[in-house]
Amino acid sequence: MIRTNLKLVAYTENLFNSGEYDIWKEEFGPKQKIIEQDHRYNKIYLIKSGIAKCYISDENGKEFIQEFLGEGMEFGELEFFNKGYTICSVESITALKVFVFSYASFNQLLDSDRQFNQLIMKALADKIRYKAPRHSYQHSYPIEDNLIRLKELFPEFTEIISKKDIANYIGVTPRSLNRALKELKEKSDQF
Amino acid sequence: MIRTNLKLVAYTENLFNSGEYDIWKEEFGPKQKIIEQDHRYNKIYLIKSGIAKCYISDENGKEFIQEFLGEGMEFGELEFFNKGYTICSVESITALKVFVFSYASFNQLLDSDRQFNQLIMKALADKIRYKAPRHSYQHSYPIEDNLIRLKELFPEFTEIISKKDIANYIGVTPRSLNRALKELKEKSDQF
DNA sequence: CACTAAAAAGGACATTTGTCCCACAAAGAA
DNA sequence: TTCTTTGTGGGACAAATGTCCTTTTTAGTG
Repeated sequence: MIRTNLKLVAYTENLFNSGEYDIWKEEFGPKQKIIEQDHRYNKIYLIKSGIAKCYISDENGKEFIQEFLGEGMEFGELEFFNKGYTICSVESITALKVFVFSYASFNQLLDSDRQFNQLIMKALADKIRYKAPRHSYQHSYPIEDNLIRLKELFPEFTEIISKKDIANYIGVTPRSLNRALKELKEKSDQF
Repeated sequence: MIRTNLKLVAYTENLFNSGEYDIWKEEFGPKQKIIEQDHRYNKIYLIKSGIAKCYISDENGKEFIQEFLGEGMEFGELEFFNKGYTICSVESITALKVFVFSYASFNQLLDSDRQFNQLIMKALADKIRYKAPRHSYQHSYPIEDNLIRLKELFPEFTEIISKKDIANYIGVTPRSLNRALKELKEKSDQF
């Protein structure tokens, strides 16, 4: 549920420490909007510690959470490749420490550091691999099954992430989420 | 709805014609399964002409279509990057002509041909960018709105793709799709 | 042509989920 | 403390979608 990429963050740490590249650190408090949908930026972020949410919001203000981003997850990189506007907003949930690459340094690294290039390529592929079955499952099964699945994957999710965010992640209303949670509880209380 | 990548197919055509790489052509009839979920392969496909569907099926036989693949779309590449099993099956809809890369040649190209590397990177990023808003929209809006949207994007979709596939793409049952189509028709007949 | 199989359309009913409320508790601000 | 505000929980009903089944249409085959 909260995605991570430990290899990438370790590698970035080394790049940063080498001092050879235009990479720096930034920090954010909780609930700060870091990038906003439909805008242009010229830097790429990589989470060093903390949790953020990446979401799309529509005209009616509905939010749909794409991913919860943990250590080692990058954002802003898609816009680098496509030279377009952001499709998601990213907002910190907890306090956040990030590495930031300028477009120039990111490009330079992709060109000259084959290992970095491979890590980024794999990170992109992972994002695709992860999204596919998740959306498929969410469409095909009732909310309850999705919750059971979440709980197995990430038992403490209710403590860290708000109900509203969980609902937006699963793609249902908070009301429906509540109903499903109650059902689950009643079922487990029988034993 | 049917995704394409004309630059990539043109570039691959050139690579193939150069004869310097381990790239060859294959052909398939309609409705042939080309790769199967949860298997390993050691080649990467790129569509030269025709249309295929990429879908996930679950234990209960439900299919969820991820993408309709047209000219220039590749598949089998995610497994190359992650060294894992396929998460989707791919099946031709029309007759299909494809280029096939051996893993060795694909790897060699990524390493030595910066332009190829960039094209693949961009193709991965495009897949992510495309998926995100689509699933978001499908979750947030009723079937009818989704159909209107599809029709604007791709007016002739009902002629090429079967109702069942369209339903599996939107993530609903054929029955619900029919209902929505009928509603739409009645509404447009009023004018 | 007649026959079969597959795709499409839709009726009737059950279930799930959403909408619109209101109530209550927890956290922060005055 | 008291007063907001925000998150949470849930009742009652409406709407959307699924399930199961039957009928019709279409496409293909001997």
